[in-house]
Amino acid sequence: MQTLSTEDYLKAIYHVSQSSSGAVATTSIAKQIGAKPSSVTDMFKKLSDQNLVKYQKYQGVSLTSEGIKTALRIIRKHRLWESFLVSHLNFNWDEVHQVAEQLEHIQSEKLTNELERFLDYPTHDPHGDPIPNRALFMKTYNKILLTELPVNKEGVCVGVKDNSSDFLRYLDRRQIGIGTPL
Amino acid sequence: MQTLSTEDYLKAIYHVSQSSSGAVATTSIAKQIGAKPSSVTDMFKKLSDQNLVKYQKYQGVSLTSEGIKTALRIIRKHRLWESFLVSHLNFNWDEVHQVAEQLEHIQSEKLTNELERFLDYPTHDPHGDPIPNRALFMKTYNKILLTELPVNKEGVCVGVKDNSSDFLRYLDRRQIGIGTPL
DNA sequence: AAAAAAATTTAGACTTGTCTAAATTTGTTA
DNA sequence: TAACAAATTTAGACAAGTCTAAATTTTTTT
Repeated sequence: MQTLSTEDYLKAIYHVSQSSSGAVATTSIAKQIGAKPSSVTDMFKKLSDQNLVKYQKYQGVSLTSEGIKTALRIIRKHRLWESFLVSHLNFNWDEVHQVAEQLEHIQSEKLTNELERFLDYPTHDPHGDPIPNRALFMKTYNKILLTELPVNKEGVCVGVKDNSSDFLRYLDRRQIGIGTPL
Repeated sequence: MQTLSTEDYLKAIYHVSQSSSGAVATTSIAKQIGAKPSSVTDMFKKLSDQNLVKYQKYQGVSLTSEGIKTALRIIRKHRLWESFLVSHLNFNWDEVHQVAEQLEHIQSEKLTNELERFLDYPTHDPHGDPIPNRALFMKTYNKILLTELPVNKEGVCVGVKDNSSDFLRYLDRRQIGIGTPL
């Protein structure tokens, strides 16, 4: 059983490790979490004691398979809740994140699985990010940045990299959403 | 902004004060929360500093109007979530409590109000307890215990006093639910 | 109303997660 | 490769919430 804080760290480590290769540095997690590097070091030790990360002094961390599973369980909940908020509770896709950050920590397998069923087993959240299924498996497909799409070549918007409210509202004004052909 | 712990205490004080008169004793909250009386004393002081309770040494506490409002906001969320779990996520009325204890702490006015709308402004939760509306007002009606209902007199089951899973499952077997004429 | 019992509070300690400041290690550059 | 810069860790402190054990107050009993 994890605390709120350890869950936040595992999720942060997962996300940082996705967007870079090799071990995850103390400083990058400090930035992500909004804590001082010394606090991050302390937490790395605790996570290591629980076998959720592999940690070597001065060398950063990497998630163990148990750590990955825990991170994916949180991400699964986060994205399911975001989907629910948008599809049934009139939230805009730029409003959901803050609330989902809280809801992702609710502990109840039944709740998560029933929510998934209620939403009819969605595969992607409102930002186009894939939702891990019950077995924590998710499909990722080839994505390129719009700036790298050759002129006159076609594509479909499947997600956004920048989740700031400002940018998401800009896309709304331009009527660009998930699934929009470009 | 309250912490998880202060919210739990305010809710406990509210409930105990409903089922008895006068100030709420340290020990009764200790039992309700599952903490030692000395811990409760500490928390009473903190709540008093925030003007959420009136506290006099050795004399117990009573909620201030601000304390009552905070408690009702939590109870509102708790009962809305219980309703949602039963009506849309296939939970039984004896399973909801534990999960609602977590969900009641989620901080988002929009979430609470949209959930209420989505459920079509329910007035009572699955146990028959009234749900405070947005203005924190709730209707309570005359209730008597079934053991006090005169023989041959009719009534309608509007709620249960004992929320233990065992008792709730017993009622299910007897096909007794909210609204059942007795 | 004095003694005994029960309830409550105080004092001091512990845990978790955080911080600052200082020390250490790693990496980078000249 | 020596010196500097950047990253990381250690040491010691703090706040929140809890605990145990001892002291105090209130309540009950005789």
